[in-house]
Amino acid sequence: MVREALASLLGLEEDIDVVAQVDRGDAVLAAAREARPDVALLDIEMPGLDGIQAAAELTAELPACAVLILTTFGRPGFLRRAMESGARGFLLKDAPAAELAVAIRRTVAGERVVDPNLAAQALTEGKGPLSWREREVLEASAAGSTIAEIARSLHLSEGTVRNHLSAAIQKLGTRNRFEAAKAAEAKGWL
Amino acid sequence: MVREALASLLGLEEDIDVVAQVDRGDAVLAAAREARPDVALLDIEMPGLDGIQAAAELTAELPACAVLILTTFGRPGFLRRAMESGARGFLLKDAPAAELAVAIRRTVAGERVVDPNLAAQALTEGKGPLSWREREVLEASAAGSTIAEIARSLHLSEGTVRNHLSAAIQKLGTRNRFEAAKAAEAKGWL
DNA sequence: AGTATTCGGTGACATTCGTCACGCCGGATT
DNA sequence: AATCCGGCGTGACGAATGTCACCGAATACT
Repeated sequence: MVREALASLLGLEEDIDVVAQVDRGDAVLAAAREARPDVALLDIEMPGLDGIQAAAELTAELPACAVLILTTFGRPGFLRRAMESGARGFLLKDAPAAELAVAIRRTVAGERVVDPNLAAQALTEGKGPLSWREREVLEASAAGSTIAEIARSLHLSEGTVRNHLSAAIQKLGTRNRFEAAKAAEAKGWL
Repeated sequence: MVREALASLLGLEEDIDVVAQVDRGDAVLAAAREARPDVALLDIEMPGLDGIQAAAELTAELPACAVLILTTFGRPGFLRRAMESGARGFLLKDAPAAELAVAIRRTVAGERVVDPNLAAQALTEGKGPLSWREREVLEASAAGSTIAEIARSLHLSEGTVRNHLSAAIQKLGTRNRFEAAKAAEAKGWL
């Protein structure tokens, strides 16, 4: 519904045509090949394939198509990953609606459009202090798995898993792994 | 942005006028007193006051104003609580956009508008098997609190808290309280 | 009345979890 | 080359957690 509403809103603009809409990340590339848009407007949370991966596919195959991410959550990690995937802009859904058309025009013109507030936050927080293994175990913890399960799924000893978790917990200043997982997710470090 | 997009979409309809928009739950009542709408279209997740509480306020003070909830997550508990708060309709954001105007018209006409699929699910799952204390401790667990903290905040013994949690864990078929909290939240039993 | 069931509450016990001290390895610093 | 890291891995130990058996009170069933 949101997508349709935004599409018809954009359709009212003189200089913007909505040439395709899809509801799944893994349908983006095919639709873009067909419709050859100047800009692709992508959400991050989508079934099938997330918007960041879809952006990577798009820029790899159709470099002429700029990617503008429009998403609900302004987590710094999202912004960073989106930019690494080749997105040209990053806009939050709680921006005023008038921003959207403006952002699209600027994206087509080759500018990079990013909420400056969010960009500053992403830069200060950096890539996060977690090592690779720590991210892995935290991600598994977030699902509610027990330590033994995590150990098996990663082919590690239980003690090792506890150790990585302990490190992550201390780095994030939390009391247990679930709180740590929540904190990491909130900062986009997952 | 989403609200503005939906508003301008609805403004295109001949028989619908958007008379007010607010971005906070605790601003709903005042705006409604001012604008006297026939229908209030509310999201559930809002800053200040959630849409269900706002619906309760509205129906208490302005019974002439029907409430239609429009939300992202179709958790059965949400539907149940919305109906208990006096909402006349409950619509999901992933319904087609054309549904929205139709739903509004039917709501004004006095009908109750509910996704039948979702209604069936809410009926089968019922109110959930959790007792009140169990809900309380689960809710506290979801935030990542330790058991001692929960015990203090509820003025209970730690053993008691463990016991309620254990009951909830078994009822939900999970291995620890965090998994249980996630499961309960997913089913809208929180 | 009597009884059965459910919920809230407590403490004892075994398991799981988080922390610590330590060893190993590869890369950067000197 | 020697040294110093930082990440990865293991096991041991105390604390937090989940399970159990049990009790009292309120409610429903006969």
